[in-house]
Amino acid sequence: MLDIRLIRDNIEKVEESLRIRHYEGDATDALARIKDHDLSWRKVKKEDDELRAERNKLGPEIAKAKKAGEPADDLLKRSTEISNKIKNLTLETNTLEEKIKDELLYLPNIPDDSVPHGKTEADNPEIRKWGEIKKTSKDVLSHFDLGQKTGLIDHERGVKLACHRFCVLYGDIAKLERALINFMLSVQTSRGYLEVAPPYIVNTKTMTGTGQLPKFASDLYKCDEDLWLIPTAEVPLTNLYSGEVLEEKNLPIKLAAYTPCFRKEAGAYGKDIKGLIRQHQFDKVELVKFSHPNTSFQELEALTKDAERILELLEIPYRVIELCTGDLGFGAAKTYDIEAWIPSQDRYREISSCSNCTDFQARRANIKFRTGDHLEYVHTLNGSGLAVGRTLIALLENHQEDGQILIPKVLQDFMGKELIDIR
RNA sequence: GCUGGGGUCGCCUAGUUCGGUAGGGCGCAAGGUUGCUAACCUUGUGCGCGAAAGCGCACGGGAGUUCAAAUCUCCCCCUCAGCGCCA
Repeated sequence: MLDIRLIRDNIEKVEESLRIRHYEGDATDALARIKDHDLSWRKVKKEDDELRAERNKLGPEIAKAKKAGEPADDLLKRSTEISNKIKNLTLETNTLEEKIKDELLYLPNIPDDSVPHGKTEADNPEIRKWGEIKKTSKDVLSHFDLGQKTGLIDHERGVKLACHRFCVLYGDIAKLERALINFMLSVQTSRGYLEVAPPYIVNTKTMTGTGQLPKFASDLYKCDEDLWLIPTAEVPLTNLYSGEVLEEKNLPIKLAAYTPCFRKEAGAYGKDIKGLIRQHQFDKVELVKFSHPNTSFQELEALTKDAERILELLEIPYRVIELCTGDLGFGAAKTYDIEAWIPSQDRYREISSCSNCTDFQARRANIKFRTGDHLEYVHTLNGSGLAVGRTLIALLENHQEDGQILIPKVLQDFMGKELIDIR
């Protein structure tokens, strides 16, 4: 959520940020409505406050008169009059406050000044590359074909049990998935992230805190009046400290969690239909940081590096791109995507997205820290470290050699073997 | 699900019987003082409006009664304990 004061004092900056995001809809109208409501709110609120001040003065006078047995009819009459007016004014301010908040919840974060301008993902600049590409579509069996051939990835029964975009894994591939989760968590916890096992179902307030709601309800699975399946562990992790005040000396706080993630993938019809690239349910190890505002952009660099390290240890070639203003997610002020080389597709595919959400989520979820004698919003960051299913794909394809999958050294202890036979 | 206890500032707590300015302690911050690793004093320490002085709001949430609600009434939420059910 944006600070209403920013809209009040510098609406041009907010308008400009929406423009460079190529933000859809009548955002400028929304801003005008907010500014209008805010102006009315301040006017009505002032009147309300003044009346309340008068009533507060009358209170003790009435009490005094009654105690002394003196008549207080005039005072009572005036007080009644004021109370009636206050009732109406309060109704008015509450309505305006609600309207303002409703509008604010739909506005995205302001991109950081360093973010490159652009319209679509085609405008995302490449920041760096790592690893040598050794396999292309000519050299390998795609993970889909490999799954079919070995019978270890079962899309048909996934569809039977649930619906399209679900699958069942068996044997060594199921185990490889589990090994990857354990490996990722061990690496991240050894680097100062606290492992967390959070709920996979959260309430509406929690979903609103990180920005999934109210705008993106159609992307989420709802399971009850007020409960939703998480689309990422970012949601429970970031909201872990909602409504709390953190100690400045404890910052940054670094959390890591493995969870399944559930996404409707609305609007992705026809995309990535074959295989494990885009499932309704997938596993992910997520990294979240609560940072001092002064250092959050350095923390973003470090967080991205922490995610990259996993691919380096697994010897999977990747590149890092930066999202341009038009491609930036709703809550993010700056985002790096890490893309792993997928041989069967002859291209890099997103495997992690690392963002600094600045105070956008902290304001929604009310997460502050004490510094000196006052409170300030923290900055929140999140990034995948990594998406497990896509890592599995990258591994199955990049490490395919003569009908075998060679398990990278760092993973062998977790996997309990050095290779998987797929002939 | 049932019965009972509880929810007041970052933490702890007073106030609720009997309606009338929400007080204290700890922690933290700034300043001051003192002859010693410490103590003490003053001020500040939730949110909003305002240039400021100041004013208002805030006692889990909402509604009601009242001139006036932390306090009385009703509904809801959370939590703890016991019971029931249960992997």
